[in-house]
Amino acid sequence: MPTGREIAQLCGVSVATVSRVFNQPETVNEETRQRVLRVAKELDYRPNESARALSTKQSTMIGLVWDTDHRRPGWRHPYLQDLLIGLKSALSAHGYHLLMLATSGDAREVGASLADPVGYVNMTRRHHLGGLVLIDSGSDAEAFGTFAQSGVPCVALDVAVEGPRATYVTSDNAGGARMATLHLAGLGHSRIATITGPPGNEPSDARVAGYRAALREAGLAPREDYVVSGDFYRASGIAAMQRLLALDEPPTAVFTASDEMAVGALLAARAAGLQVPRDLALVGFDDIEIASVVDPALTTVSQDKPGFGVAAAKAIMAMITGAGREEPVVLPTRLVVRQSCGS
Amino acid sequence: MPTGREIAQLCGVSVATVSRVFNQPETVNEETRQRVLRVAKELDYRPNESARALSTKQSTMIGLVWDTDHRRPGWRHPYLQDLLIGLKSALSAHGYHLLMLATSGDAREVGASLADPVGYVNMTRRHHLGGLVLIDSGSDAEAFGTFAQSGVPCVALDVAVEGPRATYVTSDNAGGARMATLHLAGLGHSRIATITGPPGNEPSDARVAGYRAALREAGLAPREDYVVSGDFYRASGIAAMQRLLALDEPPTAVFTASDEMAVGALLAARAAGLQVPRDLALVGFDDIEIASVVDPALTTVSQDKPGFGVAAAKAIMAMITGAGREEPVVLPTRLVVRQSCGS
DNA sequence: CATTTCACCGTAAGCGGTTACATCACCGTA
DNA sequence: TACGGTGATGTAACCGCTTACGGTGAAATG
Repeated sequence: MPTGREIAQLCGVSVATVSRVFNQPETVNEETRQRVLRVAKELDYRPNESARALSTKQSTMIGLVWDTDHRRPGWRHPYLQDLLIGLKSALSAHGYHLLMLATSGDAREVGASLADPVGYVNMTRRHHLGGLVLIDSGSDAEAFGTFAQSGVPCVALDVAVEGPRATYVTSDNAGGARMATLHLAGLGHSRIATITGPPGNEPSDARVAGYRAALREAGLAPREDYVVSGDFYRASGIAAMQRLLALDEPPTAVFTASDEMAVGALLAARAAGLQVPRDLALVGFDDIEIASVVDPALTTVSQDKPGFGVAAAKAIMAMITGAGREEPVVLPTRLVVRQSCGS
Repeated sequence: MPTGREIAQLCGVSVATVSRVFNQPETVNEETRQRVLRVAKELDYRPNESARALSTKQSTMIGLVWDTDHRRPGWRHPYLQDLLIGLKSALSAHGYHLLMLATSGDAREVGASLADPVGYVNMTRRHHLGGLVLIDSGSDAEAFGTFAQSGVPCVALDVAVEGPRATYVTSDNAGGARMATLHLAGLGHSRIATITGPPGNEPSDARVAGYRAALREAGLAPREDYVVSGDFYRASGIAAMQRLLALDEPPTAVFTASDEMAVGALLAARAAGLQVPRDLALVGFDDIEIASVVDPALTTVSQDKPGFGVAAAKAIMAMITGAGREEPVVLPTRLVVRQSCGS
């Protein structure tokens, strides 16, 4: 690999000039600029990123904090791939890369994991990362606070964090839930239940709020026994549905806070001899791939999955260059009507 | 952030000694070693990775080459998340990180994309990456050859590459296909068709080979009109199934090279008035999440998804330290029997 | 007692960039 | 003619760490 020095020698200029050609092109004479550029191209010169990072104390890498929570080993992010696609492509546009940080095993490092956010923040400094993107791993929301407070630019996904240089992006969970519930009400249902995520989980709480708001708007009385909580997993959807069906007056429609739980609800309903959507209308949330494949296909609230990544990238870039905090981003949601609601 | 120099001063030793404490502990006196370690811990010292990489010409990062092929915008890796989990955790154990390389937009870089593997290889050198992990993005297999030939340690997933420091990991595709087909034969089917992936795609070709081998073993005559090709997508499964159903003597069982296509086949069969598994037995490949959710649940050949990541990590670490080539890894597959085959 | 050996440690030269500061030629102006 | 200003470039320090090399004192050897 050619170095700046070699380019300089071949061009008869100093290394400083070569460096300037790339970093402050306007300060160098047009003619010599061209000369350097030509030689650099011929030799296929690329500035060494390690040296550059060392010198500028700033690399072109963004850390990706994503751990599958060890307390929930089976946990899967519902749309990691789409998110990464959006994130990566938007960061690429700025010449930035994504670093998936190791979480343990480095002899020089205390075990870093979400339980120990400090380890990650140290990583950030060690590698001169520009910032962190925090992907919700199912819990550990409190750890995100530590990240946000650390002063490192960071943007969290689906967790509202606050910090000197932190922000977050989330979907319009309340709006989506409201739409879904209103849709069910519009179909004539008056006994509409909801299966929520874990209490305290922000997207889940927002969805519940949206559900309640819709009931009010539709003039329906809220019933506490129509709000049962799950944990976004399929199994919890089954359990929750069973509880709902055991009520004296079971609901005729259910809005679930995730597609996975909706599938669970579907299975439970079917097991109980109910037909969806004839006997029970179902609406999910997420619009993951499964939603279009189950039978009946799931009506669901669709999130802008690559949009998450793109918005996160934008926010982090803004914080890196702008040195301030950014406004949180709320992505619009969209109701995708399929068969499970019976419309 | 404290530097090595500060530690050195506080301990009354030289920076060289501090460095040795971390890199060649056995060469430094036990007592001073402890002293340095203690002070380092107090100050929460971490060696700067940029400086270290610059000096050693070797970082603790592995490049991840994964682009959604622009010619197939909708393409999704069937189990990226599991793969990443395995990859990341295995690399973490060695203190290595995963760098998702940007593919374009860097002003200093020609647009790097799979169409231009050279850009990636340059990235490798710029960042002193230890090696590359190549994730099949649906096509671009020929680009992988360029990576493998570049001399950079690299391991490809599901694409057989050859190079001075290259290897690959793949599933036992032939074995899995054979198992699946034999299972169908064992169920009494004699008219067993297959829906393949794109011709030329290695896993697909291997699966076809396994299918043929199984027919031979079962004493069934191969029929060329029973081999129709798709592209792993669901839509192609639908089309392929329609072609099979249009035959004079339609198959009673179909082995498809992917679960997505199996779902397509299922839909096509249902649309044609057939009941699965009563009128048609179906076996897929991959065991993605959808497989257990469709109705009837899909019998399928399951791949060791995190195993891919772990094996890749092992191979790349071996090549980094060992400086040679590694043997390709073939992961075992396993038949998961559910309802779609009617057993 | 002189000499070799060896464990331990310091000195200093890199690694490949960035950038504050100095330099220099050249210009316009008083 | 002397002088301050300006644009283009060179000089050299620095970023923080690694490591070849050499030096030191103590122990081992003859």
